[in-house]
Amino acid sequence: MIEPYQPEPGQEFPYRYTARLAGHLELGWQRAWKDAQAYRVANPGQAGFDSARPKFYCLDMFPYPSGAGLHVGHPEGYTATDIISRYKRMCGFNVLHPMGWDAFGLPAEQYAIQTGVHPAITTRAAIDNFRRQLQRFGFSYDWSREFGTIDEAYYRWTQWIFLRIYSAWYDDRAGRARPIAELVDMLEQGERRAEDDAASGGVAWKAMDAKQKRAFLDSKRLAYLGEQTVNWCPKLGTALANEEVIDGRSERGGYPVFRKPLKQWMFRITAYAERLLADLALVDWPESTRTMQAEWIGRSEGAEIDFPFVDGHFSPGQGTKLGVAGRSEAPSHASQAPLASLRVFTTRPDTIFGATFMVVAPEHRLVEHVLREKPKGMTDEAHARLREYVAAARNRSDVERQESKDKSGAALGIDVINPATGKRIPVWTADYVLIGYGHGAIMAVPAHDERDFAFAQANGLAIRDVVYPRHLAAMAFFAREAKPEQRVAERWAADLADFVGLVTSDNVAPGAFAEALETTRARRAAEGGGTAIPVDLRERGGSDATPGSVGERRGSTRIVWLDAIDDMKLHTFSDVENLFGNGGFQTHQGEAYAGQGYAVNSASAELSIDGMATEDAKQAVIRWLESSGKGKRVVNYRLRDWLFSRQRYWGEPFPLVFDSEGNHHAVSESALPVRLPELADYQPIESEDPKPLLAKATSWSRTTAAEAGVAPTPGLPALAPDAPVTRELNTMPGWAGSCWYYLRYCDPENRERFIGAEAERYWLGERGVDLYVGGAEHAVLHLLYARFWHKVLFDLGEVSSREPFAKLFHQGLITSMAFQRSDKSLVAIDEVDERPGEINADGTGAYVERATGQVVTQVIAKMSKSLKNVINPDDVIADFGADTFRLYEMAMGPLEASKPWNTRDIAGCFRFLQRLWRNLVDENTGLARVVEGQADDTTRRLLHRTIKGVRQDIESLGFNTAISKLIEFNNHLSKLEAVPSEVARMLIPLLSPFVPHLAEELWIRVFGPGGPFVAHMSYPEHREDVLVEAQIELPVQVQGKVRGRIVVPAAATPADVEAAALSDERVREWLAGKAVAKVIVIPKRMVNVVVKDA
RNA sequence: GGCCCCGUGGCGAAAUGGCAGACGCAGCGGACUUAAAAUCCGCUUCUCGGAAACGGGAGUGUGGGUUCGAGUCCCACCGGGGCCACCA
Repeated sequence: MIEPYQPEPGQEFPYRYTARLAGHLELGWQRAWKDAQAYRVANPGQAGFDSARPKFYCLDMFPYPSGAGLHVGHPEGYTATDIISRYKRMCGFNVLHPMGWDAFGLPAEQYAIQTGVHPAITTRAAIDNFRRQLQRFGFSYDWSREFGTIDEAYYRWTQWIFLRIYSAWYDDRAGRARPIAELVDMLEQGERRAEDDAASGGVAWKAMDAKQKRAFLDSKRLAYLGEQTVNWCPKLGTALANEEVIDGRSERGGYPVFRKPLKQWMFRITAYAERLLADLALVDWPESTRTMQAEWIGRSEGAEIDFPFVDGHFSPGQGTKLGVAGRSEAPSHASQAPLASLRVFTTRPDTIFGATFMVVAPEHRLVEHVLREKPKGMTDEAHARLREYVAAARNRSDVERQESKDKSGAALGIDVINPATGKRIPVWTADYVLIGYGHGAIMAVPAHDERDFAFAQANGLAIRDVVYPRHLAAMAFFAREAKPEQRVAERWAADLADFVGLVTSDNVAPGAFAEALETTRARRAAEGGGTAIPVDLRERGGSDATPGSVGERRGSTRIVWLDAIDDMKLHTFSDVENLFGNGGFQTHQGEAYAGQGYAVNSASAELSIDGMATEDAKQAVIRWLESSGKGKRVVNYRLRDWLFSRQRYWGEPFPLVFDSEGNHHAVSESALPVRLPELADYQPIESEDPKPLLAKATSWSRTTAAEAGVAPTPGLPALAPDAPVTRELNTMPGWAGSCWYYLRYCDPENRERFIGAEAERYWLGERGVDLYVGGAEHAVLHLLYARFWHKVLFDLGEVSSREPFAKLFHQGLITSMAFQRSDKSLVAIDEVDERPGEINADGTGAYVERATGQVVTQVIAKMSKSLKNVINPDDVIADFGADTFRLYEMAMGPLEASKPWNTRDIAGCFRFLQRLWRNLVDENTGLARVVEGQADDTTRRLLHRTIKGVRQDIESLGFNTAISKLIEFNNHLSKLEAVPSEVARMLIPLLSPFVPHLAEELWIRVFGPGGPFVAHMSYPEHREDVLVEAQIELPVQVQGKVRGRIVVPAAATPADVEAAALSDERVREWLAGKAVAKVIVIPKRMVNVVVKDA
């Protein structure tokens, strides 16, 4: 039981709602909820489970428990989900609202390096502190489901899921992942032919020896050991995933990242690229996040084209460490095969006639080959230059690469044949071509690509125009069709005259162009006229969407109508103006033209696309490539396979071992978890040739097949029990644990499975988590990775939803105040004095820097230690209590908006709760001030309107407006002599999701103890009939301005309302001497009287 | 550089295309008080007229457009923020 509150002696209002009283009652109710397990929710099949209730799974992004404790950003999202959870619970849902700890990761390990304290110890301490802080907020988590990703009982299942992914392959025909055992079966049965697969090197399954079979299967796995160029961070001593590199620096710590060929565990996430993209349509997520993911996946359509070498084949030979970063292809036989041609990806196959040279990435294996064997005809000097360039490029960090986008490079001394023109073109290498995208090689079309243009200029390479720009085509059309001397403003006439000259000059193939125009116009005519484009060439601002006649006048705007050529997107004067640029129109002379247009200079004996529009030209080239075997249509993705291994300590060990021949083997399920061994020290092994930290744990890593519990690979001979094996020494990245924690909450105690099937079906269902709230900083990283794991688990039949998170919401960043000097430098808040009396007319002068007396202005800044503007939640709770804290963070503004913390504003929320308390409780005696009885009609109507509005606002996560409505209602109550019990009975539960402690306390003070928790009551529902008003007041506008008000029966017909409006005295004054053109009546809204033009 | 989002009082912010500024902070005036704090009541976009009641005009970054009616929809520009950034 709660100890009764003991007021401090001598206080004027001993039972006023003060921070002390709030703190007392909050701790009391938290204890009462805990003792009663008020927020525990049962699973299907467990005692207390109510199958009649619908479910609601409301999830927070679990925190990384840092030593610094909670900051004010955490409770923002957590309060929002708590309000929703409490609301849904009171609406009769079984609510799953859990909390846990994302506890593996770099910061704890970095701290351990400094202090020598084991990360487990510091992490456990941080978790205890976080838990204490969160519980102080009164969040309604089911703490019985709490776990950390570092718990062995948890990470054994993280390892288990890894093994499921490792033991699966992606069946392109079926479009889903399947167990690799099924692949083996199909190969054995002859349902699939290994020799059809590039990874087999053309060898049939039956013809393979055990080693070949193993290599083939390993190359098909969804988790594979890939040797490729990765992001290597020497400072952190680990490789990083693509997503963890931001602006060439590590996401954690901001250290420079280099590219390095390394053998690492990769996840074949690229196999899911299309589904990860398409299924974004299934989820209710912020548009910005869906866009970010879509852009990260980066789908582009184009063609793969082979450019044959002039001097025949190149064999890369043995011993190279440089693999081609083939996406989704494990480098195996493929990278060793001789090269007959240079393969590129392009999104602009229509520009192939303009490809005047090739560029490959410095990491491309062709470069390695040339460095080893100088091509015929290449001078020693050129060879040395190449060697120098490649060495320099390798030593450049990604930051350096990005800082100078200079177009340096070196020739390889090799030529290829442009298959379209049949001409020899040289191959160069330059680091503006990225090894990780496409094939790490491009056909360079300098006339129509800015980067290629810059490179060609810097290195004196040929430039050939093959696209006639669309805007010039448009101008030609105007010149010919629109009779400029009549219809075009004078300032354009000279430009157009020049332009007409240009189209007839030799360099732009006028015949082909004219033909293209004719084709387009003929097609448009055949399609029934086409789109007319209105252009106002005389006055600014002309715009209209409906066709009219030439030279029509509409209002003050003169419109000139012209038939359009295809898809020019000219809608306004400004669009046309932009075509010309500012000082006359631009041509593609002097810069690359990367836009669309019409093909020119693009004909050979085999293929001619002259005059075709870009889209048509692309298709024509692809058709020709495919029919002649020189290339094919492909879809390419920016997304790369996910680098999953880290050379660090504080992470999940891989459940894998290597035999003496270097083959990897899975650890069987029964041998899980593979425990993280103790280490004597956590100092990274600094080296250019990276070694994982676990290499220090030699007695752990060296073991036997039997001891490690090695599982046999389907279709292959098992290892002997006493065979010596070495454990995988890498650990999993911090993302591993967060990829599936939302699943474990559903069934955290399960020892048999990672999640019980029944619990999974009940809590996740077909749409997954109902509401997921967390920061936008995870828009690609965690949210993409978790989707990938979920989809694999879905394919393997382990979960029933395609997507893990049905609805996602990002809470905004909470910022803080700081002060800015006139030179824009920032001043810490404790170095500034406020002078309220000295405000200037322009609002400045209120704040002065103490040291200098300089006037400073208040600005919004991120919270940072140096600005002394970090807010500690513990302090705020001590000053105002948790309910006020919760209320303030929700009242600050829209949940999704970034908002500045303003300590002064908290008092407003605190005063609201004080007034609320005072309306229901006598401040002197602590006894209820509520009178038994009914409310008056006005109060009742307001109550029900408030209930309706608050419910709607909660549903749409509009907590700030919900709180405003509650304040308004409370302000109304303040005017009453006493609050009727009818009101209190509904108001208190209505408040409960926002200020749960206060609601409980008010209830027992008003209605007495002994009943259920308010948190378990039904959420109030409004009655529509109460809201109906007999009379309503409507504003009456004349010409859109409010000129009067009328009171009419709510049921009045529009005709009645019109009559009332026109007979209103004020309205009649405004209408005096004017003829009414029409009257617009919007029922229950307003009336607008439109007067005829004078 | 590309894409996206946002510009409303002194401040945080409200407003299904329909009375702009709800609610809160700060400020001003009043009540209570010996006084202050606390509390309560009132005022508070700018501007013009008026002693006042009240009335007129302007007003949601700027310029245009659509509409009976625009903070809201469309176009362009300016400013701020976010994401991506040599992705062929």
